[in-house]
Amino acid sequence: MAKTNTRIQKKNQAAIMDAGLAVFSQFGFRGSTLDQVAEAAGLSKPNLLYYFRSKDAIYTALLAKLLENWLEPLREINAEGDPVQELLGYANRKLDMSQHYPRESRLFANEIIQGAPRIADVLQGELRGLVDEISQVINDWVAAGRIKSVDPRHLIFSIWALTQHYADFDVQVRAILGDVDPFDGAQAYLEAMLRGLLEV
Amino acid sequence: MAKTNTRIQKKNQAAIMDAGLAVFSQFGFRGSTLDQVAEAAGLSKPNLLYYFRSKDAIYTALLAKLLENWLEPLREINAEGDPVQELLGYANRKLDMSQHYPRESRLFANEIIQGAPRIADVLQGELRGLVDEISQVINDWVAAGRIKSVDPRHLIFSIWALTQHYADFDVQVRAILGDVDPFDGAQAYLEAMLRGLLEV
DNA sequence: CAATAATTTGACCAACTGGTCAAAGGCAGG
DNA sequence: CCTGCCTTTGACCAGTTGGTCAAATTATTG
Repeated sequence: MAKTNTRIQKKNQAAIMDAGLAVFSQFGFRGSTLDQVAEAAGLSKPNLLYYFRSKDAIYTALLAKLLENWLEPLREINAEGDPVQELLGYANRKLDMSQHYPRESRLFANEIIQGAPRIADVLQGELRGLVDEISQVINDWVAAGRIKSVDPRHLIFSIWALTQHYADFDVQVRAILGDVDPFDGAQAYLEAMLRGLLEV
Repeated sequence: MAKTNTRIQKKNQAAIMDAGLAVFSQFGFRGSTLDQVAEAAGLSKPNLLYYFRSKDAIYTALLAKLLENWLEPLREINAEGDPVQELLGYANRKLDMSQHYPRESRLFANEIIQGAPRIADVLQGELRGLVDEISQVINDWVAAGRIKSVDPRHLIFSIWALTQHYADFDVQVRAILGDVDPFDGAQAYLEAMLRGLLEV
């Protein structure tokens, strides 16, 4: 019922989402134009608006899809596992996302920098709730003496900041590293940083 | 000669720069309008264009002014000082900037995320040169056994990422922390992180 | 293959955008 | 108080923007 049917619809909607991701992630919502998105999708503007009723609808759909995947890695942290391994695993998953989905990272960054007008409720609701849960787990690990004492929320911030930095500030990172691949060194550095901070 | 004279000029130019900073840092260059800037500056649009010849001129002036201050803290790292203290000091200076000049941080972030079209040369030139110098200093510290072995460039990235995160992702940080002031915990966390990573 | 539904498009529109300009208003020194 | 310069503004313009619509084109199905 609610399912979108024809294959041509699926194809074009996917093309629009991909084009929208490319354009919005670079210029932000207000800085992007429907003509840009339409051209990137290989459609005429009216045709694009046949599939999405407005510019806002494309952007909102992109954000919604993004948020699904964005919160996922956090949920995979296992309270029963080895603390350092669990946190390293999380950091690596985030780093992989920065490497393989940098546009998603930049789309998110653009939205947050501009005050997160459309996802403030998600941040204060679902995201905050998730972080509260994981923070409790981390606090338990600290209390059990399995990792050094650390503020769990700032620990999470630092993983976010560092991993997303490689996607969001890609052009700066590459300007400084030259031909060296950023993600090789990043993985090793991230692990050393977390081990130094956490291992008892 | 080249000096801008009257006090009313100084006042209005300052007002425009401040307004431009507020607007551009939130919406990016393309997402901002001259009307927004004019209103924030308390001037009419033609009056604003009496002081700056174009939208681009305001933005470029802001970026130029920003870059001056942006590279400064890096230059203050002293090769003769105590390694850990020097790096902690640098991190604290950057954190102070995030706390007291978040708009500048967001302006910079917007520019970089969007591919740094206007400052790519600065990144590849002045910034890269500076980072190369500091990296040499850090490598020497490592070689002398004064800090643990670490990739200097990724170390610098991590300081940038973490400190700027508190400015650029302010709304997310506050959504998660609630009433807790981010910068209290941030300072302590940053220090613990760097000590764990660096101290032999 | 006809008829119906889905898709695509050219032409168009009102609102907004960056920017111009001539004229008016304000302010200093003589 | 008057002359000349600095400042401010209302009216305006051409290009862009998000969005509409009727008509044309292309699938799909009985």
